Amino acid sequence: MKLTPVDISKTASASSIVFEALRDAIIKGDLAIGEALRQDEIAKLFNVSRIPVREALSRLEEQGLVRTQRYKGAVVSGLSAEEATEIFDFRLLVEPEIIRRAVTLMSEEELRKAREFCRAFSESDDPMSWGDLNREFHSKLYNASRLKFHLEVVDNAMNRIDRYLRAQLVLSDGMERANREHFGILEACEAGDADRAAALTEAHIAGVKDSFLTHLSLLQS
Amino acid sequence: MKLTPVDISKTASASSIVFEALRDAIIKGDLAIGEALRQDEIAKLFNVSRIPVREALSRLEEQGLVRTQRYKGAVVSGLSAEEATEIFDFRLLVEPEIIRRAVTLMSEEELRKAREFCRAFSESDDPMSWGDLNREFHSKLYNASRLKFHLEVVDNAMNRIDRYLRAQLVLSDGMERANREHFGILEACEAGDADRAAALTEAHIAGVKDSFLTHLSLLQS
DNA sequence: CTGGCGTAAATTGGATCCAATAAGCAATAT
DNA sequence: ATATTGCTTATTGGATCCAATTTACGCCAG
Repeated sequence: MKLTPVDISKTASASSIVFEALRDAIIKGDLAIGEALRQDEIAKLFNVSRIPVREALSRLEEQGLVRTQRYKGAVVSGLSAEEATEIFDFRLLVEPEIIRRAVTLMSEEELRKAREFCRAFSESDDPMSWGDLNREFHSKLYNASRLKFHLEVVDNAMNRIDRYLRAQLVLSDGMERANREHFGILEACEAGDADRAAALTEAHIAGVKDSFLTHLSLLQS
Repeated sequence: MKLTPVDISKTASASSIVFEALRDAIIKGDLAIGEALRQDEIAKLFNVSRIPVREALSRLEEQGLVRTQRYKGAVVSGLSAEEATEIFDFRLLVEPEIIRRAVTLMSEEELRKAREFCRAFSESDDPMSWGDLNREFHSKLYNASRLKFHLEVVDNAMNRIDRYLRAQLVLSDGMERANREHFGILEACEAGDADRAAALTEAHIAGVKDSFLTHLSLLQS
């Protein structure tokens, strides 16, 4: 007998389906900041009761993506300029360190995948997918570090500013510049030069932060 | 008439009471790693239904404090030696930066409070409270940085290794050494020397990490 | 016309009930 | 004796129902 086994114990529960859908919608900006999330409404959209919706909302709150007030409900939480700046500062502190560690551990296979996403990003002409490809490229590189906790935390940080990064890439020369810098980082990784990869990553993030701050007024719309 | 106003809109819901109680119990090590958390049992303990318990558990999972398997339930999640080491490395990266920022912003009032906790820690002879006082001292210093996100993340990191830190303080010369280093950090803050405070904080954490690694076998018990 | 008040509708928080799954155990066949 | 099957029980996931609270609206007095 030959059949491909599937771990059925990992099938998604209703609450995690709702959680992931809401999370992605919030991250991408499909749900506006401040928008109220009615349990009933969401429950009907997903054809479930309010119970799994509530579990999803409490998980989202734990992640800082929504704010809840007792008996008033949940709203999509946004960031002040100061808070967003702080997130960039956090990334500036942590991500260079992650990539430094990653470079020394990176396998050929991992490098290949990163190269692939870098290329896909540079060749994509669909603005909707730029944000995803950008994150996947960085993610592939960082994964090699095996630093589970660091990655978890950075992912959370990215989630909170993701919508701004997407806007960023579309505005101005964001795409062109990101590409140039990505290839630079990739080259440093291929050369096994951890310090250069870290420095370039830091410069990359700093550039995005700068651009974010200058376009702040536009983004607030 | 004179009475202190209390924001009644912030009265705790059943689910957050359960959440906080479980979180604290897990952090302190009152619940052993791997121990199963039965919804029914917890619900009866708190005289609530299983609904708020489930919300609490899903929040705990989001924080990484329990692991859940569908239809099997939640167990208190522990850390491998590698994972714990990674948490220490994370702290080494982030906390010095936090205190550097904090020093330049610290008010007299904040300094006073930190001094108070430092003293309370040094004078306490109740091993059960050492862990709390230790965290509160650091927390008071860090709070001055106003870096909300950084603080949130560091708090999460601390939660995951809290039980080991407590064990740490009791074992060996943990308490004596912690005290000496705390006073050093406090002095640097009082002198407004951000770089020294950062360096001492880094050394402090590195010392705890070392001690953790050497006593690892003992702690596993 | 405006501001306060009371009631009704909307909404959330929690309890109870039912369905789905896992784990343990007995019965049976080889 | 042992392995497989079917049943029973424990436990979780989700739906429905009820209570607590907020919000909206209409009414009335000034």
